[in-house]
Amino acid sequence: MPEIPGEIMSEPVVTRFAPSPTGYLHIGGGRTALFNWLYAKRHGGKMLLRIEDTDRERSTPAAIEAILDGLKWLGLEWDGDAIYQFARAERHREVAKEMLAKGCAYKCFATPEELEAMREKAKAEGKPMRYDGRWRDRSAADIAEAEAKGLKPVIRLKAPQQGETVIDDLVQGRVTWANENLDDLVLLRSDGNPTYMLAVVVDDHDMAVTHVIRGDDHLTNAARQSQIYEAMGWKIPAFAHIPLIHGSDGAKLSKRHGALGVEAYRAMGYLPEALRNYLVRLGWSHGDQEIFSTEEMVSLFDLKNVGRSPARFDFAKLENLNGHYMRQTSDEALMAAIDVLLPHIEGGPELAERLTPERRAQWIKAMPGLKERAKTLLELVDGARFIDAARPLALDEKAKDILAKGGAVLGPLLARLESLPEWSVEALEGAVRAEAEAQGVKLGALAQPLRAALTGRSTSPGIFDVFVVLGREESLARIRDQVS
RNA sequence: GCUCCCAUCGUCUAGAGGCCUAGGACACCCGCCUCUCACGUGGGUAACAGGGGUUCGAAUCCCCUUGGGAGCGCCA
Repeated sequence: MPEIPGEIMSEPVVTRFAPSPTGYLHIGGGRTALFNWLYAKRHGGKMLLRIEDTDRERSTPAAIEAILDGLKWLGLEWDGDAIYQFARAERHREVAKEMLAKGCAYKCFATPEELEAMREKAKAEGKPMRYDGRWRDRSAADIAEAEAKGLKPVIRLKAPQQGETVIDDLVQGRVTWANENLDDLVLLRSDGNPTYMLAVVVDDHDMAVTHVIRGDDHLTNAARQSQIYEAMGWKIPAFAHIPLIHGSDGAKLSKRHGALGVEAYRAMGYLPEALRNYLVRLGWSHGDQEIFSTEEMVSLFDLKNVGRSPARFDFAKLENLNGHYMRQTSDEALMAAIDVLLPHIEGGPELAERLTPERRAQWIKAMPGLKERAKTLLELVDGARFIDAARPLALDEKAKDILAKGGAVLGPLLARLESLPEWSVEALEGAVRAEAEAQGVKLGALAQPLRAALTGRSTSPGIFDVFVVLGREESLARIRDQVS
């Protein structure tokens, strides 16, 4: 366990990621999970996973699956089994009853209409919209009377009315609320089910969570939750509210600008390590360093260097980072990443079927030239299309143009190549250069028509590499197709 | 409306009173390299939201304004 100066290591660090399965794992959730994971790893602790599925209407098994799948793809494995919040409802009820018994909670029979009227009134008076506490100090007789009428109460927290509630947030600093602005929140609904506010506190306590790292949108919840901890006499965990991620236009993240499930990033051809690196730099920094291996992130990550202002999602930077990681990845590993990707993209399964051992060998051989020209795996796959393109090749517009203008050089070139004793980059380059010299033209005047003939395009990896990847027979055949 | 949070290049950020003529990265522009496109490499454009303080000195501390964001449910 690493020694952390200034921190007491008597208690093992426990963080948790607590998504609600009402949709996919979006990019902001992914970053929250990453920060929790890094913090836990950094301190030799654990990151737990809790599925907040108490909203039975909106929670779906498919969403749960998508979240687990997304986390695994991102490489953020949690410790132990995932905990399902709904399964713990009985314990939440118990705690609510206990609070009732202790006198720090009370039954409230206010109707939805009454509540609505309170909000209207508060709005009209320019006051905070809050419950007015009308059942807070009712007599036992009043309560008995309401119950006799068959009314079902909610249980509300008897929150402090004076003083302030303070949290020392590890990211946002000290945040203070006047208690008069906080009302008596509902702990247990009239149908006997716990509210989120209660469930979170009980679960975090029972799970021995020491650090609650979550989105900034929960900052105000922290005040109310700390009141529940106080009421129960439980130790309040450290809070760290990290700023939200916005879209490229500064507005709330929508599907248009990146609020996609992480599986969408997989389908767009991003590498999980690149996404992790991109995400960790959104909000967190370590001086001027931009590139972090996972090991470096783990050893360097801290909450102190997480910024307090929201960040915008920028695809251009993600792409750049992804390109960087692709270039650093071995040819074999990239091939493996493509294998993972193919089932998730259009036309991928068909392509996978065509990947015979021979084809794979060609891909691997082409990989060095391919990977430095691609920013995503999708581009990599696209760049490799020439490998198994069917003859005669379909030419794109630019390739057609090149051949129309300079295709005449191919005839004499073909003769020279056909008599080449050895099919290597060196031999091919020597031959083509010699031919260029013989024709009194620059190398480019021959390379471009060759590229068009061999790949059907105007851009490709180095032309001599293309020759070698394709092999003698296929290369010569493709050139002949264009000569005749 | 009320409460809370935030504010450095287009974007991500460094900066914790003098080291700042505000640094790095992405993007963009101009070169070099070169068989194309990339990669690599050299250079360039570009920011402390505004106004008041505090201080010998402020991007850094305080206040106000403005601008963003979040929350205000018997949703999570």
